[in-house]
Amino acid sequence: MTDQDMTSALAPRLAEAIRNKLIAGELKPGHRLSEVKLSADLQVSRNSLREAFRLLTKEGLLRHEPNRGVFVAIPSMASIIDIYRVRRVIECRAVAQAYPKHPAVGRMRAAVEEARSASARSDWGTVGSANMVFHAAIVDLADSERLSAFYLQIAAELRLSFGLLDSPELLHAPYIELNAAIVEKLDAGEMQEAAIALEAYLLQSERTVLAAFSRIPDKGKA
Amino acid sequence: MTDQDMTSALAPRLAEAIRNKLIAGELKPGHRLSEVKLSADLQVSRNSLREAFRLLTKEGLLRHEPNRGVFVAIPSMASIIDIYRVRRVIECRAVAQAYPKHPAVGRMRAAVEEARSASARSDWGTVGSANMVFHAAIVDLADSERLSAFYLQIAAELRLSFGLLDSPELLHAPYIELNAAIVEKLDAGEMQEAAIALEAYLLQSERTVLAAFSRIPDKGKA
DNA sequence: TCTGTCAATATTGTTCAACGATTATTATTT
DNA sequence: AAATAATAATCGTTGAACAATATTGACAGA
Repeated sequence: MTDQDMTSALAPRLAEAIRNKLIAGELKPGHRLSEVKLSADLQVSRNSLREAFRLLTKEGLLRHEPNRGVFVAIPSMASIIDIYRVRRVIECRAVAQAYPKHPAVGRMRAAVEEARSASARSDWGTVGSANMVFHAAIVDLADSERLSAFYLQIAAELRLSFGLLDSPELLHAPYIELNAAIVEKLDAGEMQEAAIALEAYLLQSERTVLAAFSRIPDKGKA
Repeated sequence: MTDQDMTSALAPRLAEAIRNKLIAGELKPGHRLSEVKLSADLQVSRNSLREAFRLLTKEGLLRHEPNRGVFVAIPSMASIIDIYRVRRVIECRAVAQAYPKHPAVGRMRAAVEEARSASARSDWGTVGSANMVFHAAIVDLADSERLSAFYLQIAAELRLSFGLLDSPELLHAPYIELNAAIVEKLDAGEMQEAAIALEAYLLQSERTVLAAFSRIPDKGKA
């Protein structure tokens, strides 16, 4: 068969494929996605593609204008501020009430290790991914599948913003050791201190991202 | 014409209509939704209905089994526990860091008033709705549209569980004055105390709901 | 009577073609 | 050159079609 993986339905797979293109930067913010063109490129029908569009629109990665089509969402300062607000609410609380021996702590430690080794060879893309995994693991400390799923969605949206920025080292490198410090505090059972450190960390990260964002030219253009 | 409101697209309107039927209890958990039957009832095509199904499945209100169809999600103890975990994370933090003069506080106060008057005439349905508004307003204290949208979704899922329960007075009445107390603490600028009270409140509510849930017979049957 | 096999039926998964409605573009007129 | 009308392109929705899968029911054998 020509089919690759019939384990899941077509629409979710399409959504996944498009999502990957989005966070990889292949599709630029503001760009319009033609139904007929994309359905031809991806070898699927318009209906199936539209189902995928609904999913991604609900995730905030695409924007839908009636009778005009879907566009790649244009990250704004407001969206970045909003996303960081969500992160502080969820991540700090998750850390503050964490159980120090929670399995997710192991994943956090592994993510720090991977970020360190990637940093040694200046592979900032991998550093960024490892940071992502680190924070997803933080949310997992809360032991809520709904919260974890929501966070993954928010994180994808944030990565869309990161795609516009051009200084991956500045965005990710400074936080590797801060991550390590949080793991250490968790190990020591100092959850409250870890939460406070994380909050300051996230505030600093937000400022850095916003500053980088304000430096990009012609933002908000089609 | 049968058209009611062309302001928005068809699929979201369909989703809204079905969502209302779900939280109103017209469609019972575990029930299968036939594409052909529902599309005939609602006077829409199968394709449009399927788009609505995707939305509701993503919200957790419907469950999708490949080649078998969509079913009304069956609330479980695990889902209730998960939802309350989300609520504690989001609501308590939102209260703890709230600005006492935030506009949402006014909505909280109004919700308390409405719940009180509805309670006086034993209108427990309205009391439940007012409670819902109260908690949504709490989340609005965090000033994040993503967090507020996520909470509305979680709340709809919780209402699906409430539909299985049969003691609305017990579920809602005891919390009216606790809500009032939280508003008072916020007014007094005692955010930390308000957050602590809210956490205890939510834990108690969770216990009550789980207890009521464990009393219902043949749960998890089609 | 019970059980396993297999065909018949029904439902979902996906595609395609069509048409009205809305928006974008081009051509025409003043 | 500006305003307006005609044209083209795209989306929104529908209905039908076919393949893939699941359910049902009949039937033969133990």
